[in-house]
Amino acid sequence: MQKYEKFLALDDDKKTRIINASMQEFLAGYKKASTDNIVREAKISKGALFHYFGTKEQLYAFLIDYSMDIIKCEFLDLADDLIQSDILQSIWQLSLVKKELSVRFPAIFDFITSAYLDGALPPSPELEALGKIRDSVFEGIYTRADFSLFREDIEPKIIIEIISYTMQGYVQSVTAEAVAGASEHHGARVRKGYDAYLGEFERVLNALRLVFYREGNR
Amino acid sequence: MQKYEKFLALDDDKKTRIINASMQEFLAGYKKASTDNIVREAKISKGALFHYFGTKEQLYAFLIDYSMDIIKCEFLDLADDLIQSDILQSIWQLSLVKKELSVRFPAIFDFITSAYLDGALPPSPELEALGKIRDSVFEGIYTRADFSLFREDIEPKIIIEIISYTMQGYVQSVTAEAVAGASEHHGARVRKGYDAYLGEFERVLNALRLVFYREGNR
DNA sequence: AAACATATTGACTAATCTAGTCAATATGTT
DNA sequence: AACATATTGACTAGATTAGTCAATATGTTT
Repeated sequence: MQKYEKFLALDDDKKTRIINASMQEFLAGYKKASTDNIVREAKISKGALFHYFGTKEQLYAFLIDYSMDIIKCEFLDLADDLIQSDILQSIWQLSLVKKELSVRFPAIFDFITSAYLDGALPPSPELEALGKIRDSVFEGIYTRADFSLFREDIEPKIIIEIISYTMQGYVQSVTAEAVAGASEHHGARVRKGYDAYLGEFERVLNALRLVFYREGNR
Repeated sequence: MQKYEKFLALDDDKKTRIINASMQEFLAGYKKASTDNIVREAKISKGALFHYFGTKEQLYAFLIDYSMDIIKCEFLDLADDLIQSDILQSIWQLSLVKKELSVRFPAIFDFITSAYLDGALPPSPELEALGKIRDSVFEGIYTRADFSLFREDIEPKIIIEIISYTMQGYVQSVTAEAVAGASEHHGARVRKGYDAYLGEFERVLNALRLVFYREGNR
């Protein structure tokens, strides 16, 4: 990626500002994104942006590459290590990782999704691969899941779906909480607090274990 | 709403085309929405749109009003009648209603959310009320829910959360399926099919009943 | 300190896009 | 045929666009 060496040589704070401002702006679609808005939000000059990236299209392409790399390295690959036979633990671990990523790059998952759907740029093989990769993570979880932990009178598929949806819902809450907390200037607003979620989640986890696992495996 | 009589006098097909094209375009935010894109998508002339609505701002205001009315009349009020003591049935009924609405106006819920977050227009009391209304629906469900149906060794709050998230996840799948199915020209694409979801959902519903309800109430 | 190299700025531009207009046409009604 | 209304799309003045570039700031080497 020596093409973007000028940008990559910047200090982390500036890089993050530019990346987040750009991702946020590109959520509206490639065409509707305005470089003027990006530089205003990132607090850099117009000239600087084009000095780093050359064109708007190259900036967009960079963001896609960069997001894919990050998601791949810091989410998917990491996920691979985390997967255990206990599906509840696996999905929860995955959720925490996703939350961490969303604190650093609040729009990264939305950006990749939007880029995937946009089609303003010729579909890159990398983008195409995303859908399959995401599936493969869950496939990894499921194929390694130890179904014998589950009770027998409900189809494993159903159990997994209920667990997945519940986790998914929780992750959304926790992520929203974490993102809000990270960008917050600690006004008097009333919020639930991240730790409260963690505690509550543990009780949810216990409930799921209680109702879906066999007696001996709870 | 006599202000928009010219528009309201149109035949349903044209009205729907204009509403859906507009909602879709306004998803990007009030400023970024282009009336040129709207008329192109809705297949009407530029002049016609401004004949109906006067200005872009009035179109936006109309859409907010109209969406709120529809959601209120065809979702929230209807929901009020559907609510039973059996929370599983309540949430599922609600989901079906939401799905029906999403078939007619695929972007209506996203549009209202985006309008709520946008802040391009002065915050109308109606928009402000939305958040509370939405909460009140679920409040209605929960306050009327018969907790005595549940098993005693898990907090009702946890049970309700798991059920809610599961339903929510399923509604999302079903809605996506219904929207895709409605706009589909029946190519050779492989899809799960709406009925398959219904059948699968019934099994999920049974599973939830089995694990969360007391023995006598299953 | 002087000379050089590179990073950053923001005013500037030509091209495009914007909301909104309006004379012309189409459609329907009496 | 005379009138009323619905609809069109070319048109405009002003805003926004991606991208440029001379000028300035910052840092490094001699």
